[in-house]
Amino acid sequence: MAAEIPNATVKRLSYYLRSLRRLKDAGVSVVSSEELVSPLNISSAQFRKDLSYFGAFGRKGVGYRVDALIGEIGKILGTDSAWKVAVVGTGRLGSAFISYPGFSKFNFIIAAAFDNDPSKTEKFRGSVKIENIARMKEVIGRKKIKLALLCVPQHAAQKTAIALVNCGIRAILNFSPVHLLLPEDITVADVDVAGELERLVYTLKTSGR
Amino acid sequence: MAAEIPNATVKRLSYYLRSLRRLKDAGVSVVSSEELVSPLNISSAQFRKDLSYFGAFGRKGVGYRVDALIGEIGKILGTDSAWKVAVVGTGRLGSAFISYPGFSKFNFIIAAAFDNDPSKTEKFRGSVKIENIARMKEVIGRKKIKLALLCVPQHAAQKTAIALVNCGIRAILNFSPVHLLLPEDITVADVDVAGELERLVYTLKTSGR
DNA sequence: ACGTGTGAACCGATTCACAGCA
DNA sequence: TGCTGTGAATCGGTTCACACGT
Repeated sequence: MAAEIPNATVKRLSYYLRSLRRLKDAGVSVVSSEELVSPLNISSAQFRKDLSYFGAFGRKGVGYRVDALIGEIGKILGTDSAWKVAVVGTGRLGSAFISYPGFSKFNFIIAAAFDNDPSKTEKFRGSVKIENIARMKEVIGRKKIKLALLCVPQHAAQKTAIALVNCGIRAILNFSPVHLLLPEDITVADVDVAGELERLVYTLKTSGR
Repeated sequence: MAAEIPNATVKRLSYYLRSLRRLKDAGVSVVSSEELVSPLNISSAQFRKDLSYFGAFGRKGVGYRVDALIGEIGKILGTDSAWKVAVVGTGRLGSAFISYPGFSKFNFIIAAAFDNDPSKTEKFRGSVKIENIARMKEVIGRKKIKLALLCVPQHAAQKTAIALVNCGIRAILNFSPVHLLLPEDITVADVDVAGELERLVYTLKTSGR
């Protein structure tokens, strides 16, 4: 029943949620599909089709209640309740996420951080204590963390990812430019900055100049 | 002529390139499509079709010369020559990119960095001098930089993006969770960490558990 | 009259299957 | 025989267009 929902639809739900929050902050209480998504270069039909996979949330002839729809999309994504996240690797990139204040708005909490460098561990970065990687199993297990940001150097990525899975992590956001080989039931998303740059160069080179 | 190439194909070219480089480092000189892409969960037919948009690079009954194909894909993407990149916003995230040694492998050079905080500017971070944002036009123009990593806080993203375009930047990699409104001919790619996390949660919630 | 919700039509990307060459 | 390159078939996602409820 839920399997046939396009990946792209789920991605767009995030965008919708963000736009809705901005409208809410601006004091808007009702929007039409057209008003909501035209600034995102998405068609109103696409928006309505996306929502239709999950139910009917608008009122015909009227539009959508901003507040209610924020709640509904949050419920769909599962981010209506808070999720704990572990940061693994506290180099500059990992540190950036530990200190990023924006996650809480999305209901994500950096609940643990790990490094294998003893000169970095046992210190607090904000309210998060950097633990030695040897303590991963204990801490992740105790705090029941399911999500991890993998920010270790490339050469350690695969090995660390396996260790995370063994600690109970179910989904990994991977920032290293390697394809992780993990069990089928583990979800991996890659954030590939160099790859994005390559794509930008390709577009520059072909269209425009 | 180049317009009908799927976006997804270009994305995969990056992956192929990465795998080929790893094979080269391992001393492999010839691979079949199957050997190359099966660890990436991509079908060999997909790989061959992707390449066929650009030409015929293999030998029937044999496979592909690793070295030659690395060169060909680099030429296709445009990353066979080096590209200068500007980092805008030198908070933790921007700093992470300035110090990231991995870009050079992909032929990207951090050629400039900017911040609006006078306490950060006029200092060197590695070999890169942090310039005041007021000097963007001069520096970007002089160095002919076309690519920018936008790492400023959310509230400054749109305004800074416009400024970048006015300085001659043609493509922006946007790390803030806002949709940038820019002229048609400017290429934007979004790296949306919170959105990726939302997607991971959705997958966890629906499949797994 | 207005804007949603949705089956049907369309379009583009992936997969299939095989001809062709080493 | 083995593996590439590619038209044809298939699959899935987007867009269209309109019935329906307010």
